Amino acid sequence: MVGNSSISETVPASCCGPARPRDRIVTSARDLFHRHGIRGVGVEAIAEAAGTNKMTLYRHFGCKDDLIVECLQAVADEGLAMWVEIEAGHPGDHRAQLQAWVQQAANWLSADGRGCDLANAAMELTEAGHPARRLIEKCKRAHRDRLVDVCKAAGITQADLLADTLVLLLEGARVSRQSVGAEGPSAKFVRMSEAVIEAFAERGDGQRAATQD
Amino acid sequence: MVGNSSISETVPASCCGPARPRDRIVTSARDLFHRHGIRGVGVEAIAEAAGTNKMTLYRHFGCKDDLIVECLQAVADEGLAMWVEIEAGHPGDHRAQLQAWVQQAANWLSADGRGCDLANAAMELTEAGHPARRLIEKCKRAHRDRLVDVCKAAGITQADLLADTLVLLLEGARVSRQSVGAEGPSAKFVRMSEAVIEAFAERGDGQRAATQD
DNA sequence: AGACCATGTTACCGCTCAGTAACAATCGGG
DNA sequence: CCCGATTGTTACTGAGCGGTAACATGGTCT
Repeated sequence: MVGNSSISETVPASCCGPARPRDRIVTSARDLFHRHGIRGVGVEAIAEAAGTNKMTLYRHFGCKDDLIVECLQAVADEGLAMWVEIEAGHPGDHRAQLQAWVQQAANWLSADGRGCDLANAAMELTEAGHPARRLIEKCKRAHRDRLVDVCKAAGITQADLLADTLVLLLEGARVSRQSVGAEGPSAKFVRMSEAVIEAFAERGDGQRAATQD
Repeated sequence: MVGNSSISETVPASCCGPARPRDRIVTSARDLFHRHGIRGVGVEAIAEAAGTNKMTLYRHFGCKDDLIVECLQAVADEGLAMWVEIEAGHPGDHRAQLQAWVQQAANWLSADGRGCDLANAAMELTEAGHPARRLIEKCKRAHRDRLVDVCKAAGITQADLLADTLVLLLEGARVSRQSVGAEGPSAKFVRMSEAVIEAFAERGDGQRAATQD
């Protein structure tokens, strides 16, 4: 458990002015949950990292679970924003969008060794009907469906299978990195993903049977 | 956190005789850790589930961390035993051993939705130098190396890449199952794995370029 | 029988947790 | 300038945690 003392401040006092306490709390909570796990962080530590106190936290979030849901929702929103960015960066070129997704996934992998917040939360929140579980499932499903759409739009016939394969490779890479580090199997994620995409494109792409860019 | 009351007994009183308390404690601890997470189970609950008490637990394990390490070691041992079983089941036929590994992985997937205890522990035990982390890393690395050996023995040239791909697919399937359930991408794990093995065998197998069993 | 050792029982310690009450300070808008 | 809403401060509750002390019980071997 993270003690109340000597927590590396999420909001380093110098810049804790602009945002309202509520936003700072979510920001700090996300950071601490990510680094130490949800069950490894107490609300007091969150409030302190946000430059505020427990009372203010409980005025904005009725209980810790509500704060957890809000944090995970923020993660989900960033996931949606990623898709918007990818589409904006490669309008119409769905094959390039796929490659951009792989690149974005690689960025997540190289960011740190703490895996996906949603997957981690699904592991930690073992209570059957926890409100966060629905959100996690919906978000993961949406991400997968979106990837299917891009694969379909890229002309891949077995779009479902390719998308599911890429999802498992990414999910596996993020969890593997937590166990054996960045030099383990996850180091080859990009190579694997591009090879799989290539294999599916060769097999089931009508209009570009021989080209490969 | 799991309360002290109403825990479904791991050792249902009717059969809590034979094994010594120490073994019952490890068995119960593994089960509870698996189902509720390490941080979600208190030592009192473990002792109660094992049909004994906290004092006896602490006489065998100096602290909770020691018990955690022992439990993870037991998981690692079972992993080794799996390899022995696979080799014994298909002596000399390394391609069949690969298929047996896929089948065993599928069994893990269908067992329950709680993922790999080692990977879960790596997620929960965020403390940098926790004694369990070395064990987890060593075991995961050994599993991967063993898979590489089988791939090599099966005549696959890019054995490293195939083994790493299979590792990521399995790791991803187990974590995905926790988020979106058994009907998600993890449902296609066997199909994906066999397809990947096939692809690597076709590409880099000298003596059986056309056969496919 | 006696000694020993593993186990059971109860009570306790200090700590942290999630969550609350009561009151003081601050700050922006009329 | 003053009112009301937001925030800060302190102290507290009840519970669970990991871990320990002291003592009672039971079996086992000599």
